[in-house]
Amino acid sequence: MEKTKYSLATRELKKHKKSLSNPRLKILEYLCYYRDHPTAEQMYVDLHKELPTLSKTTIYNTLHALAELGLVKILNFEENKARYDIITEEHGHFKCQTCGGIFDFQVEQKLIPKGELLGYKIMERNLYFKGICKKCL
Amino acid sequence: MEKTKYSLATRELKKHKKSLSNPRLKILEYLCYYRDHPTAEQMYVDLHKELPTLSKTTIYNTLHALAELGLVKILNFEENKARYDIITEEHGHFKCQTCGGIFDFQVEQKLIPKGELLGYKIMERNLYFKGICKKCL
DNA sequence: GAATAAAATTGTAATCATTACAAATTTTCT
DNA sequence: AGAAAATTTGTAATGATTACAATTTTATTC
Repeated sequence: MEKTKYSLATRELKKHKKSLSNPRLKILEYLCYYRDHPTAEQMYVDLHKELPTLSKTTIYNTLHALAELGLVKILNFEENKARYDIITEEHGHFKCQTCGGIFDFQVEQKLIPKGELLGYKIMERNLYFKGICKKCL
Repeated sequence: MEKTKYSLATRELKKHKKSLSNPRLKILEYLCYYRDHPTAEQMYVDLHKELPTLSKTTIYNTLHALAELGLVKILNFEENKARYDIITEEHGHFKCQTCGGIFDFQVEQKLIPKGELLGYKIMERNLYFKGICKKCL
């Protein structure tokens, strides 16, 4: 597990008077360890094994709370379900249409658009590619 | 209404042995005229007035068929519902969090990612910004 | 440390966009 | 016109997410 993000997150939670409850810690642990942009359902199925009382609503609540604090990014590029990312630094996502895997990639420069958005306040940038990954080709 | 796209689309439909039925033409007309990235629901409500027999399933069927032919792009960046775009050339979308409007913008160069995606086949690029538009600021 | 207040969690039911599907209608072909 | 194929329609199902009230856990006060 990546220690840095985890301890940053717990510190941030305490700072905002949020308790470090077992569900929250387990969800954070999961996000820090499995960095494969899981869905809420995936987290539920996996975490339910070691924490049988955990409910789906708690997963959603916690993820929203973490997103509120800027500790998690909610990815909305799939047709029906959201994915959750503990890496909040700006980066792109590539989805392989064959294996379904989602890969991160860095972007050259700060995506600056042409004139149209002059005077617009840009608060969030999302870059999402689709195609076939090296392994599947 | 933008004639070019519309006639291109009808030509393309004929080429693929798809009938130019009334629902299809009306949906195309709508997309060409209202280029504000409507949801299926919006199209249903509006088109239902002049074509009362039109069903939602037909809207979905038609939009998928048009997407299949590359005449419509399905935009999946909102949390819960899809939006549909008749402009299929590569461009970015900006969503204003205040008024909810969605604005197109051009991108400087062909979004080329750093090394990570070397050897990956990129088939679709999506760029989506969020913030506050000039008018709302 | 026990009592109380506040926060968090849980399970169930509701919501809402989208899809499945079978019947009815329209279009195309002969 | 008549048969076959394609399209449309309405209703019911699906599935992710949210609403909500009851219960449990955590924090606070004495």
